[in-house]
Amino acid sequence: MDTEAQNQYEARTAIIKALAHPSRLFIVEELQKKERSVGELTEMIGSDMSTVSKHLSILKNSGLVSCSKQGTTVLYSLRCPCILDFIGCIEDVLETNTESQLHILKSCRVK
Amino acid sequence: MDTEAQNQYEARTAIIKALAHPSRLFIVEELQKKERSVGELTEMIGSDMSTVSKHLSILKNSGLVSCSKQGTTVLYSLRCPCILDFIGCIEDVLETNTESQLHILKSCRVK
DNA sequence: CTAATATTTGGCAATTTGGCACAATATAAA
DNA sequence: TTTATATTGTGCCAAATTGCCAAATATTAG
Repeated sequence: MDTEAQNQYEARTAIIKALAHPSRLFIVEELQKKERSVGELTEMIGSDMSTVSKHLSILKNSGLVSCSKQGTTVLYSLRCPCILDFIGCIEDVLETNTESQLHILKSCRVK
Repeated sequence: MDTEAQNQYEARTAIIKALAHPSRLFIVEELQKKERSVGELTEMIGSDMSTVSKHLSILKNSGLVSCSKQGTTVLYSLRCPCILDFIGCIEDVLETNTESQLHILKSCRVK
């Protein structure tokens, strides 16, 4: 892997990393439904508002999310709707995992 | 977010985290083409074999990848082909990011 | 059995990440 | 201007991640 390829992988990884946290994944899925303020998301998630704000800034820096100010409140919205497909794939993997664990379990019972 | 929802988000996040590293993303894309041994991947990536082996075990634990032993060599292969869509989405985000940066750049020049 | 090859594991230091409390900023209302 | 509300930035600490080296394991060949 040369330096250029390395950079490309790092650029993509940065976006994936932004999604790789429970609160941030929740936020992305929630914003799929409708735009939300920091306060609303904070209440749904249940951690400190400064923490949620930080998560939002990570999502914003990655380009997954954008925001607009309405008075004192900041409304965040999803910038890229294709995340839907992505999450579908993750669920496929989870399902496959569960199936193979079931399979292993069954073969244990037989013995 | 109750505990159950929390667990679901963590389960999905675990899979996303597995993808959130340049070397691991490279491996997944490479395995899309054909199965590969640890040695082959190590040579392509250019880091220590123990490091690559650890990355592979993370991918395996997440369920994204599976392996089979052929003599002394271990062949890894991709378990879930839908990763293609996912990577497509990431590239869309990158493209959108670049476009808006260009836009900003242009508006700066005008001033 | 011994040697050689392929891979995994354990240990350790360096870096990064996550979350809280508190301070700082911004905007609107009184 | 003062106050209240919404959000962001800072400092700090605990926990997780990364990567290398050396040691352990497994498999085949001699």
